[in-house]
Amino acid sequence: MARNAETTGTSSTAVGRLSPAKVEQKIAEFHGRLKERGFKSTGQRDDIAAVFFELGRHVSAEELYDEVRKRNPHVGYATIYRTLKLLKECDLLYERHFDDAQARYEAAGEQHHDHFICERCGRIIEFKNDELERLQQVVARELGVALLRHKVELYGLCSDCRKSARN
Amino acid sequence: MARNAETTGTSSTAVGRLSPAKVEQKIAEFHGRLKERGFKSTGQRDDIAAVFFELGRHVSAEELYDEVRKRNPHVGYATIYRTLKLLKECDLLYERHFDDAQARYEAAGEQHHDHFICERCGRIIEFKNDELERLQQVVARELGVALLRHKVELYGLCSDCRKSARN
DNA sequence: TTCCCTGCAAAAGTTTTGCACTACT
DNA sequence: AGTAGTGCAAAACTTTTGCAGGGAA
Repeated sequence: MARNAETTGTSSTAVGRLSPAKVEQKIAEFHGRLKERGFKSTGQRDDIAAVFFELGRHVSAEELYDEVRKRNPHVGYATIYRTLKLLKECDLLYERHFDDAQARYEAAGEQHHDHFICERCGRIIEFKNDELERLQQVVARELGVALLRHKVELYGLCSDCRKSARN
Repeated sequence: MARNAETTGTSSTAVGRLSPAKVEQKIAEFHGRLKERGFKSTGQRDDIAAVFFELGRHVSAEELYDEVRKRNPHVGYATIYRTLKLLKECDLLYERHFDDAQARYEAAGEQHHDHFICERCGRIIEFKNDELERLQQVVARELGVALLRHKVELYGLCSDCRKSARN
C-alpha cells in the first residue's frame, strides 16, 4: 500500500466572524448551559458573548473589553473576565496562552487543532495534522505517561510576511 | 526493511543538578560572554548564575530568588530578572512559558527538546522525537510558512501520578 | 575615576477580589 | 423577595524601571 505518513495531509481552517444566525445559536447554547449549571443569564453576559462570537477567534480580554464597550459602555473589566471564565466552564471557549503576556480566547469549535503564529504580523493560522496527533500518543506511551492534552505551536513568518521580507 | 516511523524512538533526558566542576565551567563561560558583550562580571551575577546552574532546570524567578537569598540575602528581585535576561542574551538559558502565569528558566543545553508537564505534581520531562520534528517541517511547508521555532508541550499525568491516581 | 551595576521602591500590565448596589428568576 | 450578578476600585502577582548610591575595570 502506497499510503505513507505524508498522505495524512495538513488542513488549515479559516478563522473569522460568525454569521448573525450562528451567533444567535451560540448565545442560545450559552443560556442553556448557564441554566444547567445554576447561573443566570444577564444582559451583560449576552452582550459579551455576542461580541465574542461575532469577532471570531483569538481575542484578548482587552480587545474584547474595548469592543464590548462600544456596544455597552457600562461593562467593566471584571465582568469581562468573569464571563470569559463562565464561557470556558460552559465549554464554549478555550483559553490560549501564546508567547504574549496576555491570554487569548477562542470560540470552542468542533475539532481539535493546533496553531501557527506569525511573529511579524501576529496572524494566527489553525491547522490539523493527524499524523502529528498520533505521534504525540506514541511519545506519551514511550514516556509512560497519560496524555490529557497537548499544545503544538509553530512560530515563524506567514506567507505574506515571507514575501515582504524578501523585498 | 523493518525500520518504520516508530523506530525513530523517543528519548527522554534526565534533568538535574550540575556537578560543581560543570557549574564552574558555566560561570567561566558566562564571564567570557559578558566581557565579549561589554558587560561586567559582579559578585551578584556570579551568585545568581551559580545557583541557577546548581539547581538544574525549569526554575521560576521566585524559586531562584529564594535560593539565591539563602546564599546572599542582599540580592533583590530586579537583579534576578536582569541577570536572567543577561544569561539569555549570552545564550546560556532559555525562557519557557508553560501554562503557569510565571516564566520558567532552563539552562541551555546542546540539543533541542520538547516537554511533558505533569498536571498533578508539576514534574517536567524533556523528550526528543525526530519524527515529530520532521512532521512540523512538513506542516510548515504545507501551510506555506517559514518555521522559525516551535513548541510542543504535552500535559497529563506522569507515571508516578498515574499509579497514585489508581488507588 | 568612570560608568556600569545594584537595591529599593514604585510603576506597569494583566487578572482577581471585596463590597455596596442592581437586577434576574 | 431573595440571591446571584455588576461596577468600581483596590489588591494580587509577575516583571520592569527610575534613581541614588556602590563597586568593577
